[in-house]
Amino acid sequence: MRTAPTILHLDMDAFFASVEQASKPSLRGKAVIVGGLGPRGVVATCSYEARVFGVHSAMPMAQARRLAPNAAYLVPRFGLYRSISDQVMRLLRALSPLVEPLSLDEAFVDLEAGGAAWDEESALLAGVRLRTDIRAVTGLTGSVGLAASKMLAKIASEQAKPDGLVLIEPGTERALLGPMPVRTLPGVGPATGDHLRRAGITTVEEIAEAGEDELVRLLGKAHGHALYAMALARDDRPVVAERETKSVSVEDTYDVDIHDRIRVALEVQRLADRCVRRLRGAGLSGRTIVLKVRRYDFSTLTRSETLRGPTDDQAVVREAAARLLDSVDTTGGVRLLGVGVSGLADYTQEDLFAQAVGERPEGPAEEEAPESADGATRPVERRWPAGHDVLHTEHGHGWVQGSGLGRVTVRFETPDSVPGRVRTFRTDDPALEPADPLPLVARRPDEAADAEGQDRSSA
DNA sequence: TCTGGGGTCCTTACTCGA
DNA sequence: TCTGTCGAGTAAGGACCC
Repeated sequence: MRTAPTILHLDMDAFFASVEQASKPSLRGKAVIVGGLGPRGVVATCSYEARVFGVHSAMPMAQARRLAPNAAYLVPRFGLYRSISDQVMRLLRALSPLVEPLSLDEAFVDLEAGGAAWDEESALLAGVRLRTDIRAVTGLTGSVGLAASKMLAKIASEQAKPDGLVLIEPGTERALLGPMPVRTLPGVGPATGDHLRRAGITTVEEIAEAGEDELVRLLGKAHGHALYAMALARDDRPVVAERETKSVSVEDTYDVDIHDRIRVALEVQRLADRCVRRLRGAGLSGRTIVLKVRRYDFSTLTRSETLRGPTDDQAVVREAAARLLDSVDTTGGVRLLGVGVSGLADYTQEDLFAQAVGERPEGPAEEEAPESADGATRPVERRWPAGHDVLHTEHGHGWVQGSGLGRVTVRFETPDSVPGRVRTFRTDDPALEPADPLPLVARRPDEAADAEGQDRSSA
């Protein structure tokens, strides 16, 4: 185990909400809540201003609306978040080749492997510079934790939030961890936390005192050993740059439970198609098809079937999912359906046949024409999701503040403007069209030219 | 108060072949 | 030939993470 605090954990502060505040001047300093806006949506992220009202991630949106009725409610814009995440990850990779992204807004960096740091002083310097660079490039703040292991670096960045930096000095780890609640340790969620509490264990120190055998008895082999080691601040997991995907899945929660068996079967087909598209997009195929059903009472069950060889064939996945559905009782209605593929490979059984025959069957077109309930195809009705960017021929760039009853309300402002004015239009106003998000930080002319050159070369 | 979506890993139970 | 057992593979569910 290393002794210098050269593992860095970066956690962007309230990432989705901060991006929205940076791109919409009128929301700065206000409660902003990003998540699913349907009747069964949950909060993905909220700004610190919203947390004051008791709103937090994973909270049902209905509850958030009761707590913070005047907050701004927005749907996530993953494309934008991904592009900003890419900028941040590039800054991390400039420090070291060993960068392990955990999500769009979090990553570990092994500073020692990149030669960016070798002791406490150099690690601190790298962390301070990183935070400055992130702010310059994205206009956002991130919190940095530095320690001699991944677990401690993550705990440090948690303590640093928001917009701070914390370094855990080697030798102080156990004293620091001891009084902390068991939930501080990674892998201790509500169930394990409860389990430990019932055994009279509430702090990290008490985990250490309980001893390894007792923990294994309480929590099982893997979890028991791992937790005991963490409580003693022992964690030598390396930073791993490349992780291979183990499964691909898609799922949908429906606004209203589905009772009609035929509709359930149709949804399963749609999900199978979407799953195959994702699978193919990643250049993968898989052997095990998994169907997931959450029933009206929130009970969840999965059914799976393993094929003789890996596939990325739409028809094969559809048929397997349909067979699995046959074994599931959906009486009472279902609230969620999902289809997944695991046991992944980067070739398919059909590939081998195709190589022999010299050709490969073509799948159907990716996107079906939109169909209305009566089965007739109609022109696509324009949708205006809350928070998305728009362009108006006369008023310029803005974003959708809300829509309904044939009207859409737009606030006209850009990341570097003052808070803008609000105007309302008909949803079919030809002067209004969806637009791409603007960069959060205005580029200098030379940077803009550089970026354009890069865009062209990557196109 | 009513619970998303996309993942990973672990545990337990069962089957099957050597 | 019968029986026990061991390990691998499969299936299902649960916990956790962001």
